Amino acid sequence: VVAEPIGWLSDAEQRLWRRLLSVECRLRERLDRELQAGGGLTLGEYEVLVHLSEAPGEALRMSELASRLLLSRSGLTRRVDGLVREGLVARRPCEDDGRGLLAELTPAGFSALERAAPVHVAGVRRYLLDPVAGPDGPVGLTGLAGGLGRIERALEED
Amino acid sequence: VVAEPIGWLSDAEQRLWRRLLSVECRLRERLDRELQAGGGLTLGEYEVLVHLSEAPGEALRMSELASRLLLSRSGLTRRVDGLVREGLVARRPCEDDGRGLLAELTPAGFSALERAAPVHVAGVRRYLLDPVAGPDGPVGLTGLAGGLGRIERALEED
DNA sequence: CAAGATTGATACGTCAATCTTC
DNA sequence: GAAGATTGACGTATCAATCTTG
Repeated sequence: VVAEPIGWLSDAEQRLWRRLLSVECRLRERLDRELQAGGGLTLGEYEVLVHLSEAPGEALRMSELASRLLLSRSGLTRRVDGLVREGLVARRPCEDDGRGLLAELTPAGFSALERAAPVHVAGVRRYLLDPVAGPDGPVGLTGLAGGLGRIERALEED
Repeated sequence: VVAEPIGWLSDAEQRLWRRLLSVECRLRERLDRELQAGGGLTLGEYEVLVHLSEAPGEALRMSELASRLLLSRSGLTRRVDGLVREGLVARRPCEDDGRGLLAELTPAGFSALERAAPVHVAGVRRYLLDPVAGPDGPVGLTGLAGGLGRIERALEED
């Protein structure tokens, strides 16, 4: 290994960093387009529906939903606004806390999710899971998951 | 391994997919903030300067730069507008093609890059390279790079 | 006053249309 | 006419300020 000047990245290091950005960007773009074409939903909208469908009562507090989606509160408010307009989500006051609101999956929202899910899942398999599991055994799968996990921990240690 | 209903993802599969999105998002966010605090540049602006600094003559065609940055042409026009206003980049007509424009790094742009680079590089090392290289040997590094490479190929095969 | 949610102002990206040059 | 670059219209995110309730 050739030493690099302090404060700069080697070619290999720079490639890894850029590849992480570019892969995530292209993958998200691809899945977003396929989902819009096949299911009529944005990837962002789809993710709201998925999280609601996984929650008890198919409803979540706005705040909680925002943090699960890595979205600001105002960002979620606006995303949910759109879904409410389309009738896929409904807002309902929170029983035990008058300040809170629940976002709730409507029957139409559940139908939209059922229609979109196969499209999304096929994309995730095709572009992420299958290639990473690979023909040479699932080496890539644990490698990828492990690497991402280490980064996650480093970010959380702050 | 437990079989999953056709058209859905297992927990582990879903975790991998979500982890990829979340790690990229949080990492980009962190590096963007550190760069703005320490270097006065957006991560997006920084990336323009880096690519220009690597190019022969420290200049690139708008079109070429856009594709390297995974940005639309109009998106790049606007990003460069900002950098021109700040005096970090200049536009220059293209010698051999009257339609083309070159974005060129100015001396002020080079200085800004020199000031910002150590901040950025430290962040990439701290949150990406060091954790992934790990204390248990660089297993994670090749694993991560390999996994990302496989996804890249799958996306390019269309 | 602190926390949950929304709104206004703003930043930054895309697509479609346009202008200029090949 | 096709390609390079820009512009206009728009979508969608953030931050700071606001309103409501605990």
